[in-house]
Amino acid sequence: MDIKKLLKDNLNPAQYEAVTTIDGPILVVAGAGTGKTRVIEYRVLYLVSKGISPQSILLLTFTRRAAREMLSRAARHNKLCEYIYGGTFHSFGFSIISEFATALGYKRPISFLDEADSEEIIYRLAIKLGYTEKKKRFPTKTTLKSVISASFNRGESIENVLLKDYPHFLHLAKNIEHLKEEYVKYKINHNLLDYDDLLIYLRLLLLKEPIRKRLSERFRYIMVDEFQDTNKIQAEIVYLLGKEHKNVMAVGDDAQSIYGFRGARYENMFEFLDIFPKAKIIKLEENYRSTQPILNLANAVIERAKKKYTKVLVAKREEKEKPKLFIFKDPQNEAEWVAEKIIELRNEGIPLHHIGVLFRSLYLGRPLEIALSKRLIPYKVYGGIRFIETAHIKDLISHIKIIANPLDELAWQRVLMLIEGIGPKTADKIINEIIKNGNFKEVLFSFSKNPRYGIGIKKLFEALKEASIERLSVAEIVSILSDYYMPILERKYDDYQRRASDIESLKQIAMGYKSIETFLVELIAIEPAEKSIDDIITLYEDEQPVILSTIHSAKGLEWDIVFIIGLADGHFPVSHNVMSEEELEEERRLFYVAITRAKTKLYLSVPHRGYRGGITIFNRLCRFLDDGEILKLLDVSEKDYLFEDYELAYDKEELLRKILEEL
DNA sequence: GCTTTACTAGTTTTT
DNA sequence: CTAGTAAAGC
Repeated sequence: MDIKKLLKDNLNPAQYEAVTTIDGPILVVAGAGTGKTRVIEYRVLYLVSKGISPQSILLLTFTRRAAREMLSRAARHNKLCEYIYGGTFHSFGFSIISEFATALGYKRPISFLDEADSEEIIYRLAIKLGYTEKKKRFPTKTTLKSVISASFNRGESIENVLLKDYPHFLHLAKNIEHLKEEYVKYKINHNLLDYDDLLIYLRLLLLKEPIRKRLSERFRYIMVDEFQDTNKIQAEIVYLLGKEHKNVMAVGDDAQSIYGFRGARYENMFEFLDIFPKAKIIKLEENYRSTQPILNLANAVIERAKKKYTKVLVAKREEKEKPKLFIFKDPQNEAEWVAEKIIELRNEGIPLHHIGVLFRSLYLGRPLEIALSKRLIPYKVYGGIRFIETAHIKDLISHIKIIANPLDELAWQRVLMLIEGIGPKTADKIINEIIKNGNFKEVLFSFSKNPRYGIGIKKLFEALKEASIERLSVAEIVSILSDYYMPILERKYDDYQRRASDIESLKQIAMGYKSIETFLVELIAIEPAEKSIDDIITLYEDEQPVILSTIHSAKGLEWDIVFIIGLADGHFPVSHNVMSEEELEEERRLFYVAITRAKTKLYLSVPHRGYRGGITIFNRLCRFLDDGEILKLLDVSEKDYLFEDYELAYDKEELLRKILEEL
């Protein structure tokens, strides 16, 4: 098949140029819906078709799902594309660090700390240092972790981070600075890595010339998607890798930068041109996704930003229907209406998975979840806590961690506290014994005589003994431990059946691993989510679900019909973020991202009444919409969607009879 | 008196 | 879901 013809048939001139320029740096400024995914997909294909080895191509994306999608689409034309390394900076960091662990002085296997683990360790160190004893308020463990993390990701001192994000803790700068040092020391001494380390250590490796040379020679063609949401370390990693060959393509859109809170800097887009002065700039402005009325709204919203963005999107699609704005009585009304509308659309023949409902924060989607469940409409929520961070999965993983490392204090803590009659004090006591003795079996056995919790300890003892028999497969270990955990799960959670199916998923994933250490590290560090977990948890086999998503998680996605709900000022933009101009601007870009997800129809809605802290408040429309000129771009209507006017379905006597009959 | 358990309020976005 | 607090249990 003639590759040039394939490209010509599928790409516009700007896209074609981006795809076929393979030597030297390029910056592709790609507005929403302008086909940047297509550019990456075909560029991958073009490189491979020119005989470039797939192993020398590196594709860095924002989520692993994005990489997988692009590569599998390219692979439809040429199988070789499957062998390209594609993933997030974090997963790339993970694989390089694993390869060079010894160069960093780390022993393999390395243990990996998830977010909660790192918070816990930091807080324990703070206690040890006596920082929490003072009468004055000390930050929570979440705050401590986020300050330390921000300091790494933004390359700023603790003092600067505090000044900007937590000025009321500024007086603690010295303490937290010290804590940061202690935390790093702790991780190095205990052979531990956290998420930030995946970037930090990758950069450190690249700062050693021989290693950098080797990696730079290996990855001769580098592509980075969503460049506007990379942070300082990530940009530096790209520059270091591309230093010699300069074959780097960065794709991004400064108007879609929405991860500032995580250290992302859209300035990286401009800095790219300083680092690579000869970079070719290609702008994609023809929008293939949305209709013109939808783009008119998107353009008007972003035009009112303080900072000027250069692109104006022009639609290729000509439909005339304006986006609609509905004002509802309260969030329940809003949810009921959206649910009914979704049914209506489904009856018109639109598949559910072509519909997306977006919101600023997860709680805004809750009423809709209820409304959809009531109507038995399958849905899936994007965003929120990850699979491995749900309580029941963390519980089971902690048991597995003990098998991998019998001296893992954090894991023991969690495991012991699950036993009835054991709280933090008793758990500490037992853990101290285990650390001192070194043989957990002996210790557990001695505690199994306690009248309060002895029986529970005995069961745990049996399960751990069985699971630590040599030569068991990972799947067998997981299975033994989950058999032990199941009764605990049932006792602890009302919705244990749903959670039990997650446990089954974990067993499935375990089957793919040969060593328990790799299983644990990969599960936590690079969560094989997109592949296995997402595919395994298919609750509704007959019908693809409608997607409910935070706007952040909707990045890069599109739907035929999009609802954006909860457009009340204070909820969106979030009230914390209206004080500083910088944060408010990011909220505006977030709204822009939400609007540009829609292909054909866009429904905006706001509940008039809301509740906060027990009192009813009346909402104002989201400030990005509350503007005469913008409202002109919308069809506005008020809906009082009530169910009170249903005919009386049961009278009191009948109701009583029915209920008793059911018993 | 020490520990565990039960309850309640408030909740931004995430690799 | 978790931090903080009140109540219950040994």
